Amino acid sequence: MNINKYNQIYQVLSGEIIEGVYQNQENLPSEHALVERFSVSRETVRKALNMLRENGFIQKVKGKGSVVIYDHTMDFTVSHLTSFKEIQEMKSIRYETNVVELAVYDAEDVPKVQKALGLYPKDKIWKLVRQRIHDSKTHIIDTDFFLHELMPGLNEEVAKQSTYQYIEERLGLSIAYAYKEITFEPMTAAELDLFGPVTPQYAATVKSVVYLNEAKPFQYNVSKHLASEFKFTDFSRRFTGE
Amino acid sequence: MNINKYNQIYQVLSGEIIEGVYQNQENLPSEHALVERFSVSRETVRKALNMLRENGFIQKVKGKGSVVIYDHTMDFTVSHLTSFKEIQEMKSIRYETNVVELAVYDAEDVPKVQKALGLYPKDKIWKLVRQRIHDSKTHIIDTDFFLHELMPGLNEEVAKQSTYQYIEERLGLSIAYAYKEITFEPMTAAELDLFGPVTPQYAATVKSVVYLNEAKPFQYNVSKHLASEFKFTDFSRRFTGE
DNA sequence: CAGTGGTCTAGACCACCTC
DNA sequence: AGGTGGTCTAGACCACTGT
Repeated sequence: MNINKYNQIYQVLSGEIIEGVYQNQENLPSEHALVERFSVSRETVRKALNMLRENGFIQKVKGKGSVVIYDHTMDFTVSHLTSFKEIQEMKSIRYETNVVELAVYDAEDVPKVQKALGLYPKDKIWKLVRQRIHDSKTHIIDTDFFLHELMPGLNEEVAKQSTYQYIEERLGLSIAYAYKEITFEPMTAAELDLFGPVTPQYAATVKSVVYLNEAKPFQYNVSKHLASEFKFTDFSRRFTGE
Repeated sequence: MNINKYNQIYQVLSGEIIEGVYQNQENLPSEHALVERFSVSRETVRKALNMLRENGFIQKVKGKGSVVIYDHTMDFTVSHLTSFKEIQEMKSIRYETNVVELAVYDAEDVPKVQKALGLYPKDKIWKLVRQRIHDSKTHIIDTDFFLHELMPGLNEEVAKQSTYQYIEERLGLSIAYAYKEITFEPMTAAELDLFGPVTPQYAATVKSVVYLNEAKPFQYNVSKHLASEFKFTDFSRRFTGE
């Protein structure tokens, strides 16, 4: 799918690590060996290895080699901007999605969103509220605000499926990065109504602002999770860089 | 301090962005111009730009240039493995640190830690419990487990200062990466005792396993925050890679 | 068209590790 | 000494953007 060489090499190697061709704590073949195997230059191999490193598959040790640090028991790492649908498939839990609201507002009616996305007062935005239900219990309430001009054709059918898929595959837009914030907040009356009787009456709250490729803010999302079930996992490095 | 060129260039450019030499939404000089300015090759400039991109300073746009996306109003991003002391300095809040416990255990006495760090039953570990106090109120309780063999000289004085600084500056060890997990949990009786009367009686719980350069697990940390005050912020990209 | 970033190469020199 | 990864270069070709 991706046309460049280092990405293909990354796909191959990460796949082999996941399949166990290279086990945890083992060394990957040396860069020189990978150069031979893939018939590319060393810098190209190194780009693929850097991707593996950034995504928590390997750790490079000077003078020694690239050690696999991928552990199958590790929880799936949420931090790389994955959509609800993708997470759901990873965890292989089946949620039912119920669209609570889908409507168009003026940006000025929702000041937080107007400010976060840098909109003019009369810019139109979609508001989309969805319940994620499993075993006839609501686990997550997602509230999304999208720029209307970028997806005028949004409808309930799309909203029940994956909005990210729609954005990327149908509209050809490319999601680039996001700011996320996790807090613990009391549930509002409306939220309690959707969640039903739960303890505590607090929600793990993930707010995010999502940007497209050209640094264009595009989506404001508030995701409320039952606090007792919420878990966020992350892999991070102390120093970034080559 | 860092000897390689791309790191120096990164330091210079990130500093200039923070100082406002390049404003939000503006373009950075072209790669060609930066090649001239720093008298290096283009690939070296690109490595510095990639660091800026990964740390949320810029977004590169095909055929156009590198747009600054750094906003001063943005909260400090915690996700890159920063120590408590570093966070405290960023936020310029003065906490007092109180050492509740500092003792040596056998790994088998703390099975969770033994498993997370992959230890033998009789391996020795430090247990260190610290309260972070501000305005005579406890805001954070940090519980740390360290490999004893790597820092036999740990003492209460060091524990009151920064353990990371001690590890990196005194011991010359290099912290590489960590796995983190955030959950919201009811406070235990012992925690309630340290926190005092608070509402809600929930703690934002950050558990992490920290690794040194050679993929050696080294520290297990549980950080309990008052849920009502807790905020975790993160910057993430959908696709990594060059 | 010229300017921009994206990819890739072949080779060089270095620092570190192991034997 | 020989293997490993880390840094850096000079140049090439491409795809995309703007005019």
